[in-house]
Amino acid sequence: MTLKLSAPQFDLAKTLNCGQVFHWIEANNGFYGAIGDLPVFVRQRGEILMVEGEAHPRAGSRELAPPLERIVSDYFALDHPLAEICRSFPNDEAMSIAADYCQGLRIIRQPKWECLATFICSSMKQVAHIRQMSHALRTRFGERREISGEDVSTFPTAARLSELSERQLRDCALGYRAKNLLATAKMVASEAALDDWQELSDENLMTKLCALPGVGPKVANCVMLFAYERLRAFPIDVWIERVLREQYFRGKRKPTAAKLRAFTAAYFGNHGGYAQQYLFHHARTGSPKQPGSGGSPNRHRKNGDCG
DNA sequence: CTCCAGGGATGAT
DNA sequence: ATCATCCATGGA
Repeated sequence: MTLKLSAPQFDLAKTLNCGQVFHWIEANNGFYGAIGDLPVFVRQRGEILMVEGEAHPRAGSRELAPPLERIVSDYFALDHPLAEICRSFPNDEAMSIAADYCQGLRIIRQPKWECLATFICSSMKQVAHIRQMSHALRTRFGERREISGEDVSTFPTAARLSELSERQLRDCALGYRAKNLLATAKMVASEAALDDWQELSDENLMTKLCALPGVGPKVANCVMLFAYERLRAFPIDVWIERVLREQYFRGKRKPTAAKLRAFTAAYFGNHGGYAQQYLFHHARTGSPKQPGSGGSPNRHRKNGDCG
């Protein structure tokens, strides 16, 4: 069946290509992927999202499945008030340019385990490579589903990964991350435990996450932002650190990690995670000069704000 | 505080 | 075909 969903102030391609999620495959003018266990094919036509997918309860499940519409709009966070979020950003030039460039980019609500596992894999890796690791884990150890004639795979559960050998994970090109992912899968064991952390304060959640092997402040902040909807979380990687140094610490000597944390928490406020993602996405793909690979030079910028 | 292992894609030579 | 670059975590 095809669901048509109204999705104003939403840019599907930016949202799926900005480095917050790594398994969606772009083809046939849309994206194939899975929202948790549910395989879907999503296309955007103007302000309409067209979704192929069937939110049937799985065999053996007795629970009533939420309607497809709710699953999709929850996942893509279509309820986030983007205009209001943008208005809460600090008023400086770098931020304004980034916000303008990233109109319609939303921080999505990812399933907790797959988000955590994927970001453990992300350490020291570039987007292209993270996609390959995610794909290998899914096709080898997840469950294969079909949507619109294409195969997509779900992300393997923590229980499933915990029974594998480090060797099997290394064969997915995880390198030293295999050990960390395996250890974390064993510690997490049941994914319900991750759901229980939803109620924790930001600080306590950060502590819990950082106790897992392969999770430091950067990965923990990504998981808090992309899976726990902590919109203040501000992950600092080399890209965003470069932006901060150039825009906000110009001419000063290299700020310490603690200084950067204190500054970002105070300066970017309640939606710092959105601000971070916009600055990050603009730095990676919108800026004319950049190191290494990362993105294509693209100077296009339209006027107008997020509203 | 500093130094460095780690692995594979990607761009440069 | 080789070489340099990208990079978070954790341990010395």
